[in-house]
Amino acid sequence: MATIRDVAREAGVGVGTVSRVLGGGAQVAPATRERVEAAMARLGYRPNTAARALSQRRTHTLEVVVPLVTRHFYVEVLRGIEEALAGTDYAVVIRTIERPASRGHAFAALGQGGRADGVIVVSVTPDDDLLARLEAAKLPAVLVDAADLALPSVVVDHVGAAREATRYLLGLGHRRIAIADTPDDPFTPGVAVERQRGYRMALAEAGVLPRAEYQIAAEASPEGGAAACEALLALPEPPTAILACSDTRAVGVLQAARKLGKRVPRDLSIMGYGDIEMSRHLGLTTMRIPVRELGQAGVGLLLEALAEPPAIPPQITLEAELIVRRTAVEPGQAGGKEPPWPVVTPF
Amino acid sequence: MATIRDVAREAGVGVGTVSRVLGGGAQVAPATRERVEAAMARLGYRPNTAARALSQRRTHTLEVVVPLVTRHFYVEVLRGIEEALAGTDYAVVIRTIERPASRGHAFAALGQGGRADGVIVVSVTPDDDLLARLEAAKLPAVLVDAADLALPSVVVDHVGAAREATRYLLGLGHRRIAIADTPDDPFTPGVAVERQRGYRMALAEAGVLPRAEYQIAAEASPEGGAAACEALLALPEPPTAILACSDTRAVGVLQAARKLGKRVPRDLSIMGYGDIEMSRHLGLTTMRIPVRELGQAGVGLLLEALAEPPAIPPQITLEAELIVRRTAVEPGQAGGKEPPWPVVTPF
DNA sequence: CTGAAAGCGCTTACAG
DNA sequence: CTGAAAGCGCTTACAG
Repeated sequence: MATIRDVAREAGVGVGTVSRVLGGGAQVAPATRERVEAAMARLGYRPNTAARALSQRRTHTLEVVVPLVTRHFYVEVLRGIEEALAGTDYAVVIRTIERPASRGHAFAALGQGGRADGVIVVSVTPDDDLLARLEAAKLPAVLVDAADLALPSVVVDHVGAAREATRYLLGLGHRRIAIADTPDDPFTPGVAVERQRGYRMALAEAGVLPRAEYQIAAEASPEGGAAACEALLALPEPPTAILACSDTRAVGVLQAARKLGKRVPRDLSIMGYGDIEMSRHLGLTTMRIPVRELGQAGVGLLLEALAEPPAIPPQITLEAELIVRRTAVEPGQAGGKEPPWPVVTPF
Repeated sequence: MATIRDVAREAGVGVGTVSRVLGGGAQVAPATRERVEAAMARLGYRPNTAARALSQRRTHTLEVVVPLVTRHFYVEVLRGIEEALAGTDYAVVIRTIERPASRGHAFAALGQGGRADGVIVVSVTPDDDLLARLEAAKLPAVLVDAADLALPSVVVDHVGAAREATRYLLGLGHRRIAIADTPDDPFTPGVAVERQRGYRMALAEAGVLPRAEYQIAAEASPEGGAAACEALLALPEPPTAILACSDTRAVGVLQAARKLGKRVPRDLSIMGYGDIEMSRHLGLTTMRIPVRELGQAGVGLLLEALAEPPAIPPQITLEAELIVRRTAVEPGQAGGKEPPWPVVTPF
């Protein structure tokens, strides 16, 4: 590999000059610049990243910390991050943390040895210890899908999303609306709570009393959704609509409803949450959560912080969008219409 | 940030000694080692990655080059790579190349400035120029989902996969079997050709003559699958089974069949290819392609090459697996049985 | 506008 | 087993 000295010799200049044309900004005589560039081309010269990082104290690398959980959600966030970084000269290194328990351990290594210029933490609400460490390391950081006033943060408005979903169901005429969600999410404990608040707000606005038995725990899988659906339909007064708090759960709800002989949406309306790709094909009515946008916005905030540390860390909230498809209609007893095609029930 | 000099001073030793305890292997007196480790802990010392890379000429970073196409396939390969790297001290930087046209450009930067110790190239068959460049840069490289005898490579046996799928349909009693595939894949042009070869081999083994009109081009999307299905069913002698060469296409085939009033699988058997997550929920009979395993095997080969450059580059072939679900049965006219649950048709 | 030199924070023969 | 020194390949004041 050719080094900067080889280029300098080849071009008949000092290494400092080569470095200056490399940097771009500095003042170099046009003729000199051309000679140097020609020499670089001739030698196939590539600046050494490590040497550069060492003397610049900048790695041109961003670190993103994500839970290992290989869920669609994190993949989408990463996509958003990559998209936003496409135009820049930043590389990204991804660090996954296994379980919440190992957080302390994982974060001990954050920005380890100046491996990164900044860090994007996904779906982890930092504790005081982590905040102190980031501060001490002077490592610019942003939070994605989690928030703290001390750090630039970008979140989704889950209260608003669940509220809008519930409102939509209410608007259709449903009064017996159930919600199936995680009782507690290990990474972002607040989210399920927020959704349930949105759900209750919408009910309250419509003057509908919330029922404890309609708020049911469901694991984040088709199986979890199916179990919740079965329990719900076994109730003396089963709901006429179920808001599954992930599209994955909604698939299970659809399955279980089918097995129990229910016609969707005529006998039971179902809404998902997230709008994953499959949902379009299934005709699932759902809330689109701007996940990719989370990643993009996170990069935006980090780049800004890198350029100039903000006096007060900006807090961004992204709104969800209602996607009307075919799994939710007026309740059957209120004269529900069949959609043009029978709704599909996976099994 | 504390440096190695701070640690040396704190421990009352030379920096060389600190470096030796850092390295692990070297001979250091136990007492000295303890003093140094205590000093490191007290100072919260983290070795600087860039400095280390510069003097060691090793970055502890692997580069993976993937097409930008944000398909499920690449995400899965990346997962496999990350899984395989979990136990090691390697970080990975991901570089995406946009279009085949920009390959030259993208590869010009390969292993740029020693940013990586080795590279995993996904779904790109290298041309002579790239091979020469890798050789010149002495950059260990492996190919994943592409092969070249000059480089360690890992591929999926697509001939065998399509052959097994076709055999399965033949075994069920089908004789009019169509295949819907990409005419040409911009990244790995060979794959579709291989599948078609496997398809024809199976037909030949069964003494069934291949028909040109049953080999149809279909874009890699539900829409592409739907169009192909419509064209196929409009034939004077429509097929009784369709092998869609991706599960995504199979979804479209399912849709179109439904729209045309066909009952699946009674009137038409459908097989997918890939086994994406949705397929389980749809009950789609398909071939499971070991995509994650591609990534894992690629890492294995690269790590081996890093440890000791192989005399002859190993070539690994991964086999697909038949996943029997509910969309393929005996042809209707041969007394096809309904599955316990009607097959689901997304729309 | 440009060269010479110091320095970034490590590692690694070389002595001892 | 350990210290002092050179060197990895850049960047960046400092002079000129």
